[in-house]
Amino acid sequence: MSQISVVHYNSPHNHLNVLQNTVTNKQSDRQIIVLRKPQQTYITPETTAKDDILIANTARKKHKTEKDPKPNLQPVSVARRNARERNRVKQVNDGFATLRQHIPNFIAAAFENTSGRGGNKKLSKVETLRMAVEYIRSLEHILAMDTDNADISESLYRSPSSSISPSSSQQNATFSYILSTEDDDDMSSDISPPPQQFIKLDATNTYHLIPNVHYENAENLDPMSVDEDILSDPSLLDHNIEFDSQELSYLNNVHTTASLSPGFQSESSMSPGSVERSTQGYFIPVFDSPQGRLSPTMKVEIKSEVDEFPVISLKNDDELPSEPKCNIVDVLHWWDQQQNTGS
DNA sequence: TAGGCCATCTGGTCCT
DNA sequence: AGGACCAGATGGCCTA
Repeated sequence: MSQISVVHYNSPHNHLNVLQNTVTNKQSDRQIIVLRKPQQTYITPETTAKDDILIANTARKKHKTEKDPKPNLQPVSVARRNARERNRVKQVNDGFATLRQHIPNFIAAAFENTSGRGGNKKLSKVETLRMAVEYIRSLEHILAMDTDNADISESLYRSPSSSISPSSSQQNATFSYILSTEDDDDMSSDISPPPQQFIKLDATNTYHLIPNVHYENAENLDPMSVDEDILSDPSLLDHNIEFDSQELSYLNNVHTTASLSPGFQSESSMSPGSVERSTQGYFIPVFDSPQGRLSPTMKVEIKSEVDEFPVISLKNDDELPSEPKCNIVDVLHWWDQQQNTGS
């Protein structure tokens, strides 16, 4: 033991040995004085080198606000140990900060909607760990589909600069390729404008283009705040779906019966680029970011009658557009150019 | 004002 | 002996 605790009742007449932590207990009106046994060499302004003074100056935060201007006298070894501990904790915090950056905005936003904490609050350490676990689970969910569904073996979310080909070991791979204008791969970054998505057919080099849609009133369609009962009534939702005039013209021309409706997000399905299968076909979340943060999330239903969708057949993955395409018209123009140059 | 979160200090343990 | 790591105690700050 290097400390002795002394309960001192209302007569602080001898403070000569008080080195640290004088605490007043208001309820019992007594002072608790902590004395320290004499130890080794203590840092004083007269005897310490510059580095040691720096160590001494990094002492406890509370001393900054203490009225007592007395320097925090510590043995050199204790000061160094405290400094090491501070550095260690800083490394832990840096790790948390890095982990925090890798949690996608939509997961953090989902947390903000349910935590009761302020919207601008960063995730706490505990929350960061929980969100990271949740995110990892969602990724594992995607991977699990590899084994659960032989025809949906991989789902990837990647930037245009990344490699396009799925793992060569994957047979009959179906995956969504998202053309995003984001240069980095930080998934916490906002995704704007909406990425264009393709889905690759099994064991082919055929990609199906998935049209983008836009919501007029995106704020009211936050996927975490939409009532499932409302979603069950399409009439309440259709007016929120607005096609670009060119897109609408295109969709009319191809007589598509694409069903576009906002999807309700469960925690297990909040993964960009993930592919879900239903009795009607595949669902792929399409992420829109009209106001700098991720919302709303829509699921685009791909009917089994694939001929109703534009089919872009590529001989190999390298033929995907090198530049991001932000809307269906650009993609079609690009495709037309490909056709013309190829013929 | 209570509770949550955090930084800091510190004692203890294990390892090199 | 010293470094890394952990856990408990403590006090500051902030918010409901």
